[in-house]
Amino acid sequence: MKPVLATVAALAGVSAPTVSKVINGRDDVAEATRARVQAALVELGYQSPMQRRARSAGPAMVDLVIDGTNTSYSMELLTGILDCAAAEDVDVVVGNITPAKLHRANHVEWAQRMVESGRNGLILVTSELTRQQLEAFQQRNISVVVIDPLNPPGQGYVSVGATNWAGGKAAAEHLISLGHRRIAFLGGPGGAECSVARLHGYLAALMGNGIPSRPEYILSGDFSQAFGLASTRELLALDEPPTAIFAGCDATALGVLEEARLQGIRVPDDLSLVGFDGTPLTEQTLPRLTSVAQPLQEMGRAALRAVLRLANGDVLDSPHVELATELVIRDSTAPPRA
Amino acid sequence: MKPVLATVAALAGVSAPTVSKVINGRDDVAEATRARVQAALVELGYQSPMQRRARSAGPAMVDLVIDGTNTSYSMELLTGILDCAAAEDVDVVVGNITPAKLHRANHVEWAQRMVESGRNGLILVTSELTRQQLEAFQQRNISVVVIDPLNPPGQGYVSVGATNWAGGKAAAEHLISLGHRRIAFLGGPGGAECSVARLHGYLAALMGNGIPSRPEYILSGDFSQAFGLASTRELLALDEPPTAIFAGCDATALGVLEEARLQGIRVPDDLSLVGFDGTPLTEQTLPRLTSVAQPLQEMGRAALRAVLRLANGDVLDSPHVELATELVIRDSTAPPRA
DNA sequence: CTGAAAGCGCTTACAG
DNA sequence: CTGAAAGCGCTTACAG
Repeated sequence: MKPVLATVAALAGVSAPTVSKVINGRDDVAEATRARVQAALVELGYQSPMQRRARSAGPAMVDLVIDGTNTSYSMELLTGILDCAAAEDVDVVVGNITPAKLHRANHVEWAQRMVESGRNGLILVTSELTRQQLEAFQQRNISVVVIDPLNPPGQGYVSVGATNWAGGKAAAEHLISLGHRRIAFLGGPGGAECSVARLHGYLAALMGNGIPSRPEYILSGDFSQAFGLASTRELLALDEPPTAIFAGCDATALGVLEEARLQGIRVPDDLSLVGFDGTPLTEQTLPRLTSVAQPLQEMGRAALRAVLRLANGDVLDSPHVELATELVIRDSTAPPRA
Repeated sequence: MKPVLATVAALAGVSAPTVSKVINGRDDVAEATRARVQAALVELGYQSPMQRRARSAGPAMVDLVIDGTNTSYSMELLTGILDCAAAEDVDVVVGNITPAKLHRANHVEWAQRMVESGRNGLILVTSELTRQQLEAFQQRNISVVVIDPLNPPGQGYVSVGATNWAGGKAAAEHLISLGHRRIAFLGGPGGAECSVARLHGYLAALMGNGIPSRPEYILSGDFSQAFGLASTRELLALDEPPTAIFAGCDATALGVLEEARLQGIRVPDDLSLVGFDGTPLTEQTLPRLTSVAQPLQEMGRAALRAVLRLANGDVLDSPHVELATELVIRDSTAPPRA
């Protein structure tokens, strides 16, 4: 029934020791033979005793690569993932590989180690993988799901995100409907797909309402509070400062709030502000922050469920899922002063 | 060199199959024999192939049981633990077992599963273990460290905490030195050792300054924001309301702040407030919150390091470590109104 | 309850 | 480069 070394050897037309060598990455195997054995391993779904044990004797294990220091955003995702993990009896493994290590890592070795440790899948948060790196995991039957991928989806991997474009559009339309025409956007890094989508949602709202966009109102940063602070100073020094700011994330919005307070500018009376993420932060600021909420916990749950389904050999409905964002209006937005 | 089944069998004076049965928890072994084998297993530090593999082929694996929804407190601990994990190349496993499941779990089975999955240690956050439960882990060479244990330390397990008594004393002394005499304390559950220590630090400060403690000023809750809100309403309705409140944690302090705002009571002008934990929250409230900071990240790091040292067979300097708390004075405390 | 014997699955050492 | 043979460590089935 279950494939063992001998089964694979028979299918590949070699001896058991040869299969053993391939599995253990020895180099005294001819390339052609190695390829044949690899194919047989994948076809039969061979698992080492370690993996078999891990799958039968214990819960599934999924590795998670997340930047723990990233405040509320990470925390909310993590809460959703752990919530789902507890319900599904799955072990989530963190630590060891950080996003910073990710780029330095040799993905083939890493994937190999995951197999040896009996891991079933991998969840990456805001990371990018090359096609080669992805293949290192796929060839070893390790399913990969990316949350908020930095590069566009559809590169052959499964990803979970939010409707960033729609969220950006909703934020800008809310401000426009209040009467604002001079609206700034504080985005994330230019390479971050989620931030680009928010920017284009914002641009779409402007365009749809016949408002020309101004380059000096569109700034790119790093999703930090410091960026919100610095860019607000910059924006308020313009000859025609904006009457509203749409911050690409709540942390940046916090920086805007701080700089406004320093300059004695009242929010929302003198300046309207919309954040993005909808983290618990939004309820604790004064004024409470109007923000486009991402269903972060749901995204975490969805990612874990997707990984488990992939690991189970199921076919997903779609390789990329976007969960709905929702504009939550609180106290930081008002009509512009006449 | 390394102990295998046969080594253990020889030491225990039995055959290899018998040792195998003991390891696998079969019940067709005489109690006396089982005990002899167990002793030999522990003495030789026997590890299953799974464990040997996990230790040699990959990073150490440590299970972490933490309540992920517990906001900033958990997040800070987690950050410290993951930080240390990345540096030490350790895998931290979360999910699966939640604090709620912990009490329902059969510890012998759980410990067994940990051994089979090659886990080296276990970190528990604010949990309690009975001696029997602890033994289930120790007998299987799984090291256990508890952060902020609910029951008093010294029960044979290793724990990491903060100087809660000193922190409670410092908070109350700060308020007393500002001139306050009517100081309330909003504590955690009566069974929580850390909260009891804070209460007694507070009482020591009162006593040291010749201020009698009043039972109606001392309330017990659940470390929640809701508790801060409700008990502040209660305290302010007294004939002689307190002029200062020492909240047992920052979340509770947030509730105090909220209720004060609802009643139009200004902090710190009309009411002084000190929190406990020193989470990032304290910088985001208005006014910023004076709080006794716990070195939560350091505590997380210390716990992981202790687990690794135990797993490595090292002897610790002390079974319980308390890291220093520090009173951080911000804007929520002032002299009482004359 | 215990252990000699057989077996399982993988790996190693080495002859060709 | 490949595989027959021997070996390793653990487990199972069963006789006593």
